[in-house]
Amino acid sequence: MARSASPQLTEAENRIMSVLWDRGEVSVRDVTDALAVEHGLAYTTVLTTIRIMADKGYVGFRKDGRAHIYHPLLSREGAQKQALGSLVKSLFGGSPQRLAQHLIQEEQLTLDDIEALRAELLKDQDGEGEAS
Amino acid sequence: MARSASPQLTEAENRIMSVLWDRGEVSVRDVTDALAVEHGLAYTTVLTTIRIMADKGYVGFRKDGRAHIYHPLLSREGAQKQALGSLVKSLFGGSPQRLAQHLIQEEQLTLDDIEALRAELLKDQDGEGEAS
DNA sequence: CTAAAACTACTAATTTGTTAGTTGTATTCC
DNA sequence: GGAATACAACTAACAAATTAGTAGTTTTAG
Repeated sequence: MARSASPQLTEAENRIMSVLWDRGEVSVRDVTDALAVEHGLAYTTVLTTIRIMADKGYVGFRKDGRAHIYHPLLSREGAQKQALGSLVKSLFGGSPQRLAQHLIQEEQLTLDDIEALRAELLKDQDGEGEAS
Repeated sequence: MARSASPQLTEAENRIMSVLWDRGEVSVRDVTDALAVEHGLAYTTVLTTIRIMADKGYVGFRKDGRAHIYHPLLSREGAQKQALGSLVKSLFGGSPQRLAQHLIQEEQLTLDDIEALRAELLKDQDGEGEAS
C-alpha cells in the first residue's frame, strides 16, 4: 500500500492557485509568466500541474479558441479553512484558542491587534438585528 | 528535476511525533500500539518512518538492551512555529492578523476568547520587571 | 542450552508530487 | 498556402512519502 492523495493543496498547487485567485481567469501562459520571477518553471510544468488540479476538481476551464482559460473552483477561503483546520487538528490539539495563544507568544499578534479585533467584534454585536 | 525534501512534518511523521511529544521517550512498539487504534500500521512501517525521521534529525534515540528508545529532538513548539509560518506565508499573505480575522469569521474564536487573550496580555504587561 | 520472541536492518513496492521534453495540432503571419 | 508560433496531450523521469515483508541478530524464557 502507498499513501492516499492528500486533501491539502501542495506547494506547487498553492503557487498556482494564488495566481488564479488573484486574477480570476488565466491561461497557462499567464500563470507561467506570473511565476517566472520567483520560480521560473517551464510552460509544460505549469500545464501538467494545472491539468492534475483540474482532475482533482480544484480548477475548471473554458476553451477560448486554441487556449484553455482556467478559473478556480476551490475558493481561497475554502483552502484557508481546510489547511488551517488540519493544522489545528494535528498540531494544536484541535483548539483554535491554543493557536491564538501561540501567535501571541511568538509575538506575531500584538496587543494592538487584539484590541482591533475586539473592537471589530463589539461593533458587529451592536449592529446586530438593526435597520432592516 | 523532482521535488526536494519538504521542511514540513508529513502526515505520518506528525502522527508519530505527537506520540513522542506526549510521552517523551518511547520504543517503536509503544508508538505502534499508540497508533493502532486509529491507524493500525505494521510495526515495521512505524520503524521505517522513525528511522527516516532520525536521519532527518527530528528524533534521537538511545539503546536500552535490545530496543531503541526514541525521543524528540524537534519540539512541538518548533514544529508549530514552522508549520504555522509557512501556512501564513502561503495562504494569508504573510499576515498573522489576516489569519486571526479568518479564525473569528469562521467562529472558531469568540469574543470571550479574545477578551481572555487581551486580559492575559494586559496582565503580562503589568507584571513586567517585578518581584525577582 | 535451545527455542521462541522481540527487535532492527535491509529491501521493496507503489503512489504522489514535481519538473520538463517531445509530439501533434491549431492558429497566425507573411 | 506554407512557415513559424503557440498550445495541449502524452510521456518520462525521479525524489519523496507511505506501507510492509524478509532476514538476521539479540535477548529472554523454559
